[in-house]
Amino acid sequence: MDQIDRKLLNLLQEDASRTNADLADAVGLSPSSCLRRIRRLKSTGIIDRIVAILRPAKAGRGMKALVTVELEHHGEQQTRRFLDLVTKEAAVIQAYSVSGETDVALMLHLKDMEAFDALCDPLFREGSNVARYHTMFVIRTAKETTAIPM
Amino acid sequence: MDQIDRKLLNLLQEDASRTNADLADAVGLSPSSCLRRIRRLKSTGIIDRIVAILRPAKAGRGMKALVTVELEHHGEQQTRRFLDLVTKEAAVIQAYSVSGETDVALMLHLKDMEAFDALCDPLFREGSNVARYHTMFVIRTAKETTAIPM
DNA sequence: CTTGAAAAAAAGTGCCC
DNA sequence: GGGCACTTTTTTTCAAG
Repeated sequence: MDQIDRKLLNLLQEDASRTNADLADAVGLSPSSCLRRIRRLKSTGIIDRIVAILRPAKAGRGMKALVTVELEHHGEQQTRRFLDLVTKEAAVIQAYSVSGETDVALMLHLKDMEAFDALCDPLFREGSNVARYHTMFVIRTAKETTAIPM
Repeated sequence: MDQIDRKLLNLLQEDASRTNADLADAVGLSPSSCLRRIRRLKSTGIIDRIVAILRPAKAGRGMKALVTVELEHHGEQQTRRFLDLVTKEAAVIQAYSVSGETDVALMLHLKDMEAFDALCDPLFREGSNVARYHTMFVIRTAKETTAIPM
């Protein structure tokens, strides 16, 4: 993991559709060496995957909400059950168990308020172990990156 | 935007390194038709970009924190100034202005607690317009996807 | 153990139907 | 949407530092 590897990771996190020849040129390496490095970065697992990122607005998910959840029963078993429940929902993009008063934090990508309403029923209804939940609707997205600068 | 386009988008959101021939086969189309569709999806803008996703733990960012911020002055101008400030920080992966008591919500990807400490100074110090902030450290990541199922 | 050049294989591209 | 010839890119091979 040297300077060149880090530069490759930065470039690939910006745009993974660049050709190997381009990347090689950008870091000043021959295509074959460059390819070997990228393969190694993939096999090492530091590169997890190559994916297409959609524009939420154009994919019919223009609405985002951040939900913090306080559970009724905080046990390991019961926290896991709730996480399993939320994880299955397509609208749940991120789900974390967190420290503090809040037990679980969720990021939701939704079509509209109706979709939010429909999602609340299965997740937060009686019997799903939720004591309280608090919703913050996203007004403006100032930054939303997948890149970790190296 | 028909059933085939949606399937292509789902496949590409899972793994964008698949070859066009593979994708064509998966949706039951000829490679040339398939390529035409993918080009259209890119030019339409529904596919925003193709990126490499790193494993945070292996990239030296094993720690995550969700921070909610209440500003002192809630004006448009002053909110924007704070967002501009946080947006510049590499550790800030997501930054939103949100509804409710909280004005801004941040997702941080950090190396360790020391990095968190170092980040708090520039962001939340006197004069940066922050009245209160509340940090939730991520204990477990139950789900963290970039995919919007179509 | 890593690099670079060139050949071979595979994939992407554009034009035609 | 499909088929085919053409171009580009990726991948392997192999010799050299």
